[in-house]
Amino acid sequence: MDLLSDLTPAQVEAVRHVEGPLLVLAGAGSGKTRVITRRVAYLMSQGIPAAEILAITFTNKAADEMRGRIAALVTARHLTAATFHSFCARVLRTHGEMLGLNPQFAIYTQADSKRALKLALERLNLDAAHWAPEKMQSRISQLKNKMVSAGKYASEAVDYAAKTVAKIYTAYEEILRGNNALDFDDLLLRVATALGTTAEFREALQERYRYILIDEYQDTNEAQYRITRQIADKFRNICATGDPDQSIYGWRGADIRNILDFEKDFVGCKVIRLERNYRSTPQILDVAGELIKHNMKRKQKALFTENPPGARVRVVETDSAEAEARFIAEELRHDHPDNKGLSGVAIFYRVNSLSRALEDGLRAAGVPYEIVRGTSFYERQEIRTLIGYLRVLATPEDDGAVERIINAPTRGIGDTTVARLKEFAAGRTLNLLEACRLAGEVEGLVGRGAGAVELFVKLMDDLAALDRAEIRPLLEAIIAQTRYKDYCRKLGDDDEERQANVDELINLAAEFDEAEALEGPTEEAEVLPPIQRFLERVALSSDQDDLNETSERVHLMTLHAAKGLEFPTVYLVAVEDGLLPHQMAREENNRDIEEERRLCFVGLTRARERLTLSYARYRMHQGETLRQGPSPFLREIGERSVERTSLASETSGAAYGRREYGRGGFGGGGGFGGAATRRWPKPAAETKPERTGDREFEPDEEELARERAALGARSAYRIGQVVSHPTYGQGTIIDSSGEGERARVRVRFQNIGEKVLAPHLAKLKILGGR
DNA sequence: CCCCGCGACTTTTTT
DNA sequence: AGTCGCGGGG
Repeated sequence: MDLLSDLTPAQVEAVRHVEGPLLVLAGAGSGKTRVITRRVAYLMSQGIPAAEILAITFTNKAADEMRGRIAALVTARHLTAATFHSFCARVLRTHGEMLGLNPQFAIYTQADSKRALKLALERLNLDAAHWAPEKMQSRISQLKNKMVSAGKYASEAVDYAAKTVAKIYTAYEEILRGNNALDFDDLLLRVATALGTTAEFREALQERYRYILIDEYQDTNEAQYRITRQIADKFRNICATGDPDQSIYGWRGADIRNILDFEKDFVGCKVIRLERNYRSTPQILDVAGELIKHNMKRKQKALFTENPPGARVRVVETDSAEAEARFIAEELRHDHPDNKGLSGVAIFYRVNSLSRALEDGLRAAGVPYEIVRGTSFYERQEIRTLIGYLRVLATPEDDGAVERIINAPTRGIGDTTVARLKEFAAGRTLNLLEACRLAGEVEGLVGRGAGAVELFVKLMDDLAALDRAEIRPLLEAIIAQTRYKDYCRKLGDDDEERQANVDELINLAAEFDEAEALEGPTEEAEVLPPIQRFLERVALSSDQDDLNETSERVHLMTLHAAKGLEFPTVYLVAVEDGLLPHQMAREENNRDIEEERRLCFVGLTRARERLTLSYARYRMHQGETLRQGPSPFLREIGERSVERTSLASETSGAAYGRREYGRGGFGGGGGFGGAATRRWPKPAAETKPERTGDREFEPDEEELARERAALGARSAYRIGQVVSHPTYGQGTIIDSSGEGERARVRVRFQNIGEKVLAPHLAKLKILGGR
């Protein structure tokens, strides 16, 4: 098979570069993935053993895909394709002993480490309200990303606050060590550090991985950068690919300078630019280009395409988040009557919370959808508990996991009993499970409590005796022996959904078992039993990893999760000032605004043919309806390839850019800073969110009327008016009576039938009719 | 020990 | 608006 025939000259050049450093600056949609996979295949075709090639991707899914695509070209059994995190986990498992690390370590997710932090605060007698675990978590994460250890930080801490943080950091590290656990940052940090300190380790990796490819290099952080440089130091066969315009992880320590300075770091490196876009219409590219032009700190680059012209990019104004969702849902219902082609549609948003209104709207219109959000699945209570059992089986000394399952399902081991057990364990330097075994000796533990603990130990011993070769039977045994289904029922609320989640986990386990059986023994399998490997997969799974491309569903995801994907049809919602750019970014500085702009750019350039940007005039946030202004980005994209329409209740479509912009105040200088434009609450409590009807400028009558209509409150309801309800959908008023709070309207809904509603309570919106 | 109800907090993005 | 954690009553 010819690996080069269907490539452009620039792509061929990148694929055929074998020895020495190479930087591929690949614009959005320029065929980068193709170049990377072809290049790996090409290296192998030149006689380079697959085992010497390390390909770092941004998601596990990308790694799997790469392996699949390469396997279609050449046999690639021993190729290492992984994310930085899973690569580091693997390396630490295989070389752990060399580094004085127990290779059976557990990997702590965000939620796990948050719990560890709470425990640390408890131990230090610090108030969790003042030393917020989330804040501490991000602080410690930042430090680890900059490779500052607890000891080093403690030695440099001067003031009280820093000293306290140092104490928390130290206590947190102790807890992790006690549980034989590493957090996400540790995985990188340990490898980066060990490469510097342990020559044997460094040389082993250098010799093993002589050819390195790193994708999405613009989003590497300090630790990742050091890992890269140290492994590549000897043979210098490193190929970095990326696009500075798509750097969107600065907030978690990614340093765009890594890619900008690549040429300095690897002197004599070859630079190849891929600027021709094969993905999008000229209109979409024009809009994206106009937007990104506004970033000051940027390498000049112009994407171009020879794709045929398509539709203009739409900018749509609506009254509310619900109206926005309804507009999209109805359009999709119309465009895809048999759901055919829906998997080619994606809806992007800046923050997760925005998905709710969309979900409601899609559900009401009967449009199937799927939220791409891998981590939250594993955060579900019923899943975490089940995973907890696996964790204890894998690592009995993981006290956190033991505590999670010791009374789930409830078996009569309450907080008091657990506290006694913990105290007992601490006194004798035992772990929690060992303490449970000695329940009879624990002070104050008698009768019922001791008996319950005994039963728990018996259960765990029974489970521990089971065959561990496959995960699925193990999970099923746990579910059976703990009467897990009853437990799910007792958790209340959405019993069916919990059950479905549990079934989904069993499916994932079955898939895992199957893949294991197919792949046969791998290097890692020698170090790590299946349970641990399954847990590792779970812990390091990313948002995109369970993206299902085959079923006909609309995909909903955050802009961050959209990275690296493409869809024929894209909707980007809530393009509003304060959401995109996000308020958090604008408060800070220009650098963050540029990252928001890049984030928007990433979203726009995912679209192949049809792109729609929408914003709402009002949006509910934490129970309050806020008046929204359109994003300044909507102005920056220019007019040439744009079509602006309004679905708002009154003729405010034309007013877009007049009143909203004019009064809003970001006309001047095209920048930020007009105080009156800020309509999103500040994170801190110092500023009350600005409510509707409590604005800083006097609205005129006409506008007030519009607002009332949009909010649906205090308005006169007349028979014949068409209204919309967030859950019941659309309907027509057939009767009305009373006034003020005693007002009632009878509405005939399209699907549900008739309902009597109180307008001041029900969130009715007037759509029209009379 | 379990359950229920209230209040605090949330939401920027994630490996 | 929804979730989680805590405290009081059963």
